[in-house]
Amino acid sequence: MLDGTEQYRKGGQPTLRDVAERAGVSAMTASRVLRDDPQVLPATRERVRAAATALGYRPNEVARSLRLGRGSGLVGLVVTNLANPFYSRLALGVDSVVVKDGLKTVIGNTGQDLDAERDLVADLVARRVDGIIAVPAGADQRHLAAAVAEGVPVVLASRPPEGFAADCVLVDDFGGARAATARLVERGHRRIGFLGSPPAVYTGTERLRGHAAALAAAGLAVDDRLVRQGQTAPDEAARAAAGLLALRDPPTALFCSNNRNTIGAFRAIRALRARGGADIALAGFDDFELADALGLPLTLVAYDSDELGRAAARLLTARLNTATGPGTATRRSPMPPPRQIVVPTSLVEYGE
Amino acid sequence: MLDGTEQYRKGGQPTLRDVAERAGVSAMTASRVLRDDPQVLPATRERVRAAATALGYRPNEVARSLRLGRGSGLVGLVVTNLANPFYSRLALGVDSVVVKDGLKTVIGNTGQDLDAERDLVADLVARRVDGIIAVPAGADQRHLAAAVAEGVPVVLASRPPEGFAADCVLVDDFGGARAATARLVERGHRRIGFLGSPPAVYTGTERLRGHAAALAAAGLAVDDRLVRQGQTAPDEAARAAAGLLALRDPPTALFCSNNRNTIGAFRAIRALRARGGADIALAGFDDFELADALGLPLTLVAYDSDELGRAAARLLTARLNTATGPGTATRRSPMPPPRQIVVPTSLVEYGE
DNA sequence: CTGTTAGCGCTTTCAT
DNA sequence: ATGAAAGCGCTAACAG
Repeated sequence: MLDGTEQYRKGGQPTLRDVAERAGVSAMTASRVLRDDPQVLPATRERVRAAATALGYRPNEVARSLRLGRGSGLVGLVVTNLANPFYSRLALGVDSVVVKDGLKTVIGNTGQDLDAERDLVADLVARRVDGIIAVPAGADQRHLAAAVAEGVPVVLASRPPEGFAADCVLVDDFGGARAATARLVERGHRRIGFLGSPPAVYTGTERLRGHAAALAAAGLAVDDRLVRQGQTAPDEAARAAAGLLALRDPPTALFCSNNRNTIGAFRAIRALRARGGADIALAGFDDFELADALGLPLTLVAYDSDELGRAAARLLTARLNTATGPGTATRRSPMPPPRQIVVPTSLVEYGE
Repeated sequence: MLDGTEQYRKGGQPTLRDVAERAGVSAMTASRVLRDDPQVLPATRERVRAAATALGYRPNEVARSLRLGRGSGLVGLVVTNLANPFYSRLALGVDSVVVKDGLKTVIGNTGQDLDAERDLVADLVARRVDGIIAVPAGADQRHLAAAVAEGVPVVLASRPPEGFAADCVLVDDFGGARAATARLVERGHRRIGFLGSPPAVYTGTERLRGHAAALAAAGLAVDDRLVRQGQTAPDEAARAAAGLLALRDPPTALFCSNNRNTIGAFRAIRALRARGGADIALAGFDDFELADALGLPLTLVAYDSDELGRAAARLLTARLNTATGPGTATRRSPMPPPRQIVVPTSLVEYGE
């Protein structure tokens, strides 16, 4: 049973010891060679290298990170819906930056479920991720605060931390929304409807604030009957928009706080137009593919969502490089103060 | 230095031993309690539980999986471009299934770079992922074959394995493309252009085959001058389409092998129409959001891309449950034969 | 330059 | 019902 082929113990992948034995050295020396430690005789080095390739050896990163006391080399990404292009671009941006530090991104899709988000974060912490980048679904962020307390750096994207200190990357929600609504006002609109996400979503309320500010600047007030919050999918948004357009005194323009609502509103407007109804102006937050092809003038608040992810990842890696090892910073240095980055927006006009 | 507060050794997260000490038991007992081993006195159990919550203890999954000899509880997902909705939906489908088995998804975005893909797969293997779901960018799949040889189950999505045995989930590329082209033929088109991905991409050539089959069934031959392969982004596709439409004897219809090409072709057709040119019929593989809103009749080959991911994940988890532990199956049982699943397609018509 | 010892945090024996 | 010892695969820290 214990014959020469014991290198395939368990039929699994070869270990460092297998390599060492085959090369006739100690595990330590093999380890040194494979990590390019210079303190090894060239001849030995070659032997070890040969043994490693012959066996198809791959260092076990799990054992490695356990020994090194570091995290797992993973960054947890917590989002509500990866199918939304906004989140998938964010994910791409995050990943593109963290890979450069030898880290990988673990996706956590919560589907708007707060309990799922809580469990997810707990699990990521248990997995010893090096950090978490999150776009929390709701206003309750205690689970994220807990992660920070346990020494896992958290960076928030597109929402600010609530009740704890953390880095964050925001979009200029207020400014973008104000600019878009101002544009509608410039064009003579006085009754402008608002369609947005549930009030618990930070960006939604912030964009509503910007919308209101633009109205106020023009001496107009927000008419509550023209505000519909709570739609997260295009079909809900279409119904909400249709509701506004069916009012006795309907708005002449709509501003939507995100791409889901804009697309829904577009459908409602097009349907109305098809029935010979009035032309309704449309503006919205978030640029999206084919926005130029809808056959309707459209004003969109654009920003670089890849950059949002990249910036978040940069904040995270910066923090990781400041404080090596979980929890180190909480004791050694007083942990650098949280940083906040705001990604600018611009207005894009798409023609008929 | 070694005073009573040693439970915060390293200032990191508390360990099992910290919990055990606080509860006045051995690490072993603590471990048992936390894994719900019944063999523990209720009183002890309570004490341990209390200590754990007091300390905010979280089992270290890294140490756990090292000890258990299992993988890391991660599934690697290898795709070329997460920003493409096709891939992000796939990712979502994969994740939705694997989380149910307590696994998480690690994303690996290769950006079409073959070397990056090779490195990525090697890294995933080193991280001891429990399995890999991949949509390889090119025809060379030796790195995936190597992963399989090392005992890491691989499932291919949307391309079949080339030169090794693995589970895979395919779309009915041939049938879908044939049906779409047949539809164009039915409508009287005789000169139909083809726009597709680089020839190295399996789906592209398979869809071209389906296209050709439909032409052949109508007694038509593929005119090589009407075939443009190699476009991966909409703007490249738009140029390629414009090229076809500018021929002396231009096609009267275009069939595109994926959503990027369809969108590019749409732009070219719209531009031509805006200049008073002929109306060109358009068909394409992949459904996409707003396809109904382009103001052009459009025939699309639709399929459930979430389901593609879910099916791939199901194949993977099935295999993981068959063979617990890396490499086990290669010895114990002869490893169940690879399975192949084909996701059906349907034709969708979008009106003017 | 190379090897030995020890231990990361956890769990599987095998005692008690 | 509980504990002691050993070890998963790897690598710092010290020998030699």
